Amino acid sequence: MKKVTIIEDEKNCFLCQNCLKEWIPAILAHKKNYKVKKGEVIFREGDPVKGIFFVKSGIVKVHKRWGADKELILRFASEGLIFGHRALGGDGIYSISATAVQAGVVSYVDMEFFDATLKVNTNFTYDLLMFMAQDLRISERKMRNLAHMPVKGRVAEALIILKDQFGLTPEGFINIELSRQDLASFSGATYETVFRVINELIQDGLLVLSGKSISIANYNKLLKLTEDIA
Amino acid sequence: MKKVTIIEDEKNCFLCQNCLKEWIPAILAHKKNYKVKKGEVIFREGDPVKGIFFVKSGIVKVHKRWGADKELILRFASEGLIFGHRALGGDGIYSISATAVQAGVVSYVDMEFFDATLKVNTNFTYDLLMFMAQDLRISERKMRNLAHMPVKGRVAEALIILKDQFGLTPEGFINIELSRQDLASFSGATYETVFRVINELIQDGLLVLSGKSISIANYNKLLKLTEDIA
DNA sequence: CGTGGCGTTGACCGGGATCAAGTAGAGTGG
DNA sequence: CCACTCTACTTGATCCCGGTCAACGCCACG
Repeated sequence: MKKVTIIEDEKNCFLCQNCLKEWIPAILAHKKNYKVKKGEVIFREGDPVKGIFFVKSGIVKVHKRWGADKELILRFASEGLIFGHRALGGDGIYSISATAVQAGVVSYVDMEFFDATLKVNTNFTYDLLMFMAQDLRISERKMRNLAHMPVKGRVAEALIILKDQFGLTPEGFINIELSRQDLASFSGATYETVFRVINELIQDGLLVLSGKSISIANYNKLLKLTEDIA
Repeated sequence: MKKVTIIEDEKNCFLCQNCLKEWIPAILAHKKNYKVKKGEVIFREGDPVKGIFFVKSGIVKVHKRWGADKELILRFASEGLIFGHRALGGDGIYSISATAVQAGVVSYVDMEFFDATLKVNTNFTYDLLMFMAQDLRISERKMRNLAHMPVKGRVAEALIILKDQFGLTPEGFINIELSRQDLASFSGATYETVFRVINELIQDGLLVLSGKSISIANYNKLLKLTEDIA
């Protein structure tokens, strides 16, 4: 587990970034870093809540299961982002799971300390509130999409979200390695359907593939698929 | 517009309830009350954000449109609850609509004042944070349901939520008057489908109707429909 | 060389949306 | 008091999107 400097943390971590300068040393003293392997489960739905996490590096998917073999990916937490914060004020049980989709390091502070921080450090609480309001808007949009938007639009929107969050490689591909299964779970559809839809999008010239990597060839047309012009 | 006493507000209003005693007079001085008629639109998706609302009496639905004639009801705000708070830290445009489904009175504070309150009154900010974490958990459960749960389960869950939120009349019926259309939008399904599903549930002895009023005859079986036992 | 995971594709089918039409009340005007 | 309209409820017929199942190819890895 590599040692990190305060400066590095300030840059990367949602907690430090939004926190008063004077508090950062105290937080760093409490934060623990864990290395996570690709596919490693960080916590699971139903587990007792221990604390709050931040992504230092790598990518973490936040997901919710249905039955034995179905899941919905709610969001991806990338560098600097908080996750596990939905546990705040809950019943002490995680309502979602978190799994690394790309190896990295996650930071962790125990719930007690985090809660104390919230109560004292009002700046941070305020910023977290804004962040969660944003989360809520995204969730609600996604809810509506799941209820009314056809799969093609949902896949299009998923790709746009991924592009916005992870950016592009120098070659113009969406800068995340994601299994088709995960893309399907993120779109709220099945593996096979997403596969077919992606093929359609390629036929229509909106996407280009290179191996597993996806490139958006026609952003505007893709965006149009996510609209509700009836 | 009837005059309200401080005491009444303290009891009913999310803002006052979670606020420091010393702040309540200042808040009351800023709060405006509006009478709303059944079906009256309080604000609409796309409108510029003016402020934050609280339900003093009546019931307000928070909903999101799709195309010309489809919507998804995200939640109902009943007495004491806040709504419009998703606008916090956003782009200044409401991402959802709010409409009264039962006549009543809503309180309103302008965004500037509300924001100032948040920054100063840390207790309230903390409580609101907890409230929004709860909102988020509910949203995410609903997202998963829309993605994976069949309509029958969604209707069952919708009815359970309504029962929990609004309670029962002395006769044992869910204490809210809701059009089938609204129930459908809340379940994320069409009018006709919800109608058929309710009939099935009556056939199976899980529900009893009396006019438009719905009574849950077998709570445990209804609850079982919302589970994911594969 | 088998074996297991993932990608790929076709065939099938069923839940639920859509369309269409009929009924029942609740107001409204003559 | 009756006809008329309008909206909400009710129900059947049809259709199609997308989920399910099954099979095969491919490649990595033990």
